[in-house]
Amino acid sequence: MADLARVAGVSAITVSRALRDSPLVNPETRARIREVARQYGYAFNASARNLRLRRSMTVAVVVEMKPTPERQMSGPYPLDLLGGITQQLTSAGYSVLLTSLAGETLPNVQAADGVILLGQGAHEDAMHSVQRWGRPLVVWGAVSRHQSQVVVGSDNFRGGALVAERFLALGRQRPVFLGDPAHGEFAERLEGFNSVLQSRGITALTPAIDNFTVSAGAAVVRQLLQTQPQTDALFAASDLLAIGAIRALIENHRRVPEDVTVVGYDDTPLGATYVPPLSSVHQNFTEAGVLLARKICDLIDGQSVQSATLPTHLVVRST
Amino acid sequence: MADLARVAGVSAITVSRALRDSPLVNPETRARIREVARQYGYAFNASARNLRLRRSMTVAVVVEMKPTPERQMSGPYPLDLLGGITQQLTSAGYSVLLTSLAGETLPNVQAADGVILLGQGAHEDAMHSVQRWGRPLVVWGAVSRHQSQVVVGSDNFRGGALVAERFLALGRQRPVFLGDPAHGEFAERLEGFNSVLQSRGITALTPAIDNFTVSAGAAVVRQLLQTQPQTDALFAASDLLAIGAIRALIENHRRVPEDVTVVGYDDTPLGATYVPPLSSVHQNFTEAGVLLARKICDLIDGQSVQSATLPTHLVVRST
DNA sequence: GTGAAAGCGCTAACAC
DNA sequence: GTGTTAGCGCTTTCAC
Repeated sequence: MADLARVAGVSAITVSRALRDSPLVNPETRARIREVARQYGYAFNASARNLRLRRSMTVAVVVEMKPTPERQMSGPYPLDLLGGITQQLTSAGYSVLLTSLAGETLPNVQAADGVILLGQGAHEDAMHSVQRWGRPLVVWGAVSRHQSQVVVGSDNFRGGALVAERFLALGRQRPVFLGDPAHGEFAERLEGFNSVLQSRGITALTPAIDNFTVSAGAAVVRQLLQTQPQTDALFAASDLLAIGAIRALIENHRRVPEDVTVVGYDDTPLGATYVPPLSSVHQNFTEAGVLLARKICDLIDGQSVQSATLPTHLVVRST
Repeated sequence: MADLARVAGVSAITVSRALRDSPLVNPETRARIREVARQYGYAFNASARNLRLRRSMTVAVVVEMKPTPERQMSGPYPLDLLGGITQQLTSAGYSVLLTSLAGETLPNVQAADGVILLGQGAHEDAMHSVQRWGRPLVVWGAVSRHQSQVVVGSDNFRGGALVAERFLALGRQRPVFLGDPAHGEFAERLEGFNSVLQSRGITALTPAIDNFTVSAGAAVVRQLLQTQPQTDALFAASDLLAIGAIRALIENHRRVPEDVTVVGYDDTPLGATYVPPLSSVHQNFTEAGVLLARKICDLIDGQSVQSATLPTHLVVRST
């Protein structure tokens, strides 16, 4: 900036102001300075600004990126959230620092002005690690689990309830829930599911499941059909599980949906294009990402911020 | 650091050295300083270090994150790459700055020490935008397209050739390629595909297609079957297209694979769990991400870096 | 093994 | 509308 100032015949601070479009600087002066900057290939130094302003203008986004072919956070889930987050954060002037919880925490990540955590993790362990960073924090996950935190999540309770209502409307009597309630979001879905069922005196079976893959879903359902051959409805906490479940049902000569109704969760392209096309509970991840970004910005600005629950709806297809 | 120095009875520079585990500092001094830092909740200021070192210790990763339900870079593609990149970059001390090409370029992104571009884009437009940033650059895409750039890509030519070989082995006579050659990677696949076919005097049909969704794939194949009812083999440049294609084939009473052989690309969970399970060309995205990260680090360190092609193989399932 | 001095490039505060 | 002064928190260089 000092060099530009010399060339343009002004002082460094005027250059600074001109490049930031400060109204304090004469439009012609600004135009001249910008032109000089362009000519000389001037590159703004963000670190210097960040040092001076005592902020980094970054938000760290913590994602689980374990590279397994059938992963936990499958398909579009994190990428749609990331899309919404990035779009919103970028337009607010913040950069997105992508991080996983593996390995040590880098200085740049520690220096983030705020943190968005995608998924609380089983038993909220991810949340507890990130809290120790002592930065403004917004979490994507189960809203009901944390009064003390700002959490954005979709209405998992209602999602579960919608599925139960459909099962009841179809006259199903022996529903099963597939998912690990150690994850808060899954627990909420189960609670909503059971709350509706119990009004009719029905309780869902909840076989233990610790993995969220197609094959895990298939394995559990194979087992299940041994002991509970009359099962007539399956609510899977993810589309992946649902697809595995359908596979096991077919193997065991159950027709879907005639003999067994199956509903998944997340409404992924994977489920939508499956044959038969999977019924599933839809979440709007992009919108959720935008909201997460808004909240973390507000939190950074010192505003008081509330948790939020996003609406959810059931997409009925062929299962 | 000055405060810590006062408390620990040393100078600021010694604190700096102690916290960086410099061998220059006495182990006991270091232990004392670290303890004081812990007690006082000292937070390292990355911006100050970056200013002084004249590097940002970040690498910008440019991804297409258009939030459409059936997106171009579908499913695990970007996320697996991102996983590999993040893992490797983090262990090298770099943070990952996630960016899309939409909107203006933020100061922090401009200040990145290097850039990884995921996908050249149609007609390499994405590449040209990013080149203007004037930072070290590594691209994921079509290696053959850019001698002047460092490109990491999987062996698309060989991928296409493998599919052609399988079609020939099955005695197929009227193969069709589904994909837009405006994208370099797709063009390479088509070239490999045709190179093998032409050795038997066969030329693939390449109906125009401008979108990479299930419905686009279905639409093209519906059209195709009108004019080319004898089509007996389809090579789709993505699993999404392949699934759409199969849908249209079934609608038109073609059996897969008896009447028409179909092979997709990317070997996504979506394809693998489809019914029928889709045959597809596999790419190892995580490994690719690690390699991209290694190359950008080398480039930043001023080493000379070559483009690289990763091996590819055909996974034969039921189609 | 430790320290003093200097400066990275920017901007807020306060003149004028 | 523009300029002067000062300092953000760190690390390199050179001295001891």
